[in-house]
Amino acid sequence: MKNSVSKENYLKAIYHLQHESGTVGTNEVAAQLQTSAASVTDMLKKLKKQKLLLYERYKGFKLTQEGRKMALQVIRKHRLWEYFLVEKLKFGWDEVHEVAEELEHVSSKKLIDRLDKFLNYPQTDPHGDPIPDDQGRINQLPSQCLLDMPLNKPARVSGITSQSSGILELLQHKNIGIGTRVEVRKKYPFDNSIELKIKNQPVITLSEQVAKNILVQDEQ
Amino acid sequence: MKNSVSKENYLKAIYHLQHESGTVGTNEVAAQLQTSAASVTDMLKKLKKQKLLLYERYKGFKLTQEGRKMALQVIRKHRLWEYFLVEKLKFGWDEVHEVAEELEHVSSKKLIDRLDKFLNYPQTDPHGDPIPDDQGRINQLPSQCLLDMPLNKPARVSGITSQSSGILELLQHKNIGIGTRVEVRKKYPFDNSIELKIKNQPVITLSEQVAKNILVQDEQ
DNA sequence: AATAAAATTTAGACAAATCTAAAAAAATTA
DNA sequence: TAATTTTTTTAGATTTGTCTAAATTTTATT
Ligand SMILES: [Mn+2]
Ligand SMILES: [Mn+2]
Ligand SMILES: [Mn+2]
Ligand SMILES: [Mn+2]
Repeated sequence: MKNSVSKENYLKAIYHLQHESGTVGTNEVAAQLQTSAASVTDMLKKLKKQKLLLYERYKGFKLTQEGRKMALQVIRKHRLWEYFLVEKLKFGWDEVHEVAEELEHVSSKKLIDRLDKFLNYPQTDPHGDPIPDDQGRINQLPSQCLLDMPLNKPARVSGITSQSSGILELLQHKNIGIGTRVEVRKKYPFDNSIELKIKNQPVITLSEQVAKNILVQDEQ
Repeated sequence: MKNSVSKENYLKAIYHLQHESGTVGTNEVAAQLQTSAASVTDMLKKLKKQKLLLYERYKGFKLTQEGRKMALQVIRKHRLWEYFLVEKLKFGWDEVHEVAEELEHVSSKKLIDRLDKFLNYPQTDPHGDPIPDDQGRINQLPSQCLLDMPLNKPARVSGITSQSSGILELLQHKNIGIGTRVEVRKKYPFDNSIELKIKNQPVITLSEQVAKNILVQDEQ
C-alpha cells in the first residue's frame, strides 16, 4: 500500500499542474521534476496500473479520486512540516521547501496527526498555502492578485505565487510576509508598478513582476 | 557525498554489532537487517569501495574512521527524533523506533542541529541511550546489568538492552522507565529471578529474561 | 493538404538493491 | 587429519527508476 518517494513526487507534481493550468502534459511534469519526458511516460504507465491516474497514450492524463487523495496527503505533510520548521525551529520561510521535500515522505500517519495537534492545527503554511485536513479537505478563502486590488482598500497578504528564493528574499527586506496588512495607494499604468502602504510603515514601490506574485484577501 | 537509505542502515547496523559483540559477521548483519547474506556481501563491497569499511573477503570487516563517523551521525539523528516524538508529540517510548527509523534518513544538517537546540540538547534518548553530539562524540556513564547489582544498593535505570515492544510494554505496566530509582532486594539462584524495590512502590518480581535487559547506574 | 515542428512514446541500456541457488572457504567435529 | 557443518561469496535474475536516441503521433504552419 505504501508508495515510493518517486511516486509521491509525481502525484504531487501532477496535482499542482492540474490545478494551475487545467490540462497536464508529459513535458510539463518532466520540467517540474527535472527529469526526462521518457521517464515521465514510464511512470505514467505505473500510476495508471495502480489506478491512481486516468491516462491514454498521447491523450493527456489526470489523477483519479484515489490519486488526488494521495497527492493531498503528501501536500498536507509538506505544509505541516514547513510550518513546524518556521514556527518551532526558526527556519526562514525561504529555507524550508527543500527540507520539507524530504520530510513529506515519512510515512507514519500517527506522526503527522500528532504533529498537526502539536502545532495547534494551523490553517496555512508559511507561504500562505492552505493545509489540507486529514481527509484531504482544503478550506481556501478567495484571494486575488495584488495588481487587481482597488485603491485604498485594506487587505491582508495571503500568499506568494512564486516560491523562488529571489522574491522571498526581496519581500523579507521590504517587510512583507504572510498576514501583512496592506493598501494599494497608486497604480502607474506606464509600467504597472504600484505604491503600497504597509501598516505602521512608509509607502513603498513594487514592480509589476513582484506585485503579480502577491495574493491578498479582503480585510474586515 | 550523500548516502542512500540502505547504506545508512548498513552502517548503523555494523556499528552496533561492532560495539556489542566485537567481531561482525555477514550473517549477523543479515539477521539484523532482515535480508539475505548474499545481499550483505554485495553491500560490503560497495562500502569498501567508498572507503567506509575495512573488508577482505572471508576475513571479516569493520568500519573505517569515516564509516564510524557516518554511522554516529545517523544514530544521532535517530535518537534526537525519538526524543522529539516522546517529549513533544507524546508518543509512548515503545512506539518511536519505527518512525525514527525513517526520520533518521532526512539529510539536512541544519535541521538536526536546530532540532537539537529546540529540544535543549538532550543527553539521552527515551531508551536511555546516549545521543552523540554533532562531532559524533558520546559521553557514556558506566552502567551495569541489573542482574549483577549487589543487594540493597540504590541505582537508577539507565537503559534497556532489548527494544522489542514486548519488554517495553511489560516495563511500562510495572512502572519501570529510564530514570526510575530501584534497589535489588533478593536474588533467587534457582531461576535467577529477582525481587526489586521501586521507590514509592511495593516490591515486585522480575524474571531473568527481563532483568538481564535492564541496565542501571550507581545512584549517589 | 502537405510539410514542419513539437510532444509523446518506444527501444534498449544502466545503476542500485535485492533475491535464490550453487560454489568456495573456514570452522568444527569425529 | 578427514569428514561434516557453517559461513561466506559468486553467478545469474529481478524490480524500480532512470537515461539517450530513435520512432510515432499530434499540432501548427505554410
Ligand atoms: Mn518530495
Ligand atoms: Mn509551502
Ligand atoms: Mn533507518
Ligand atoms: Mn532508542
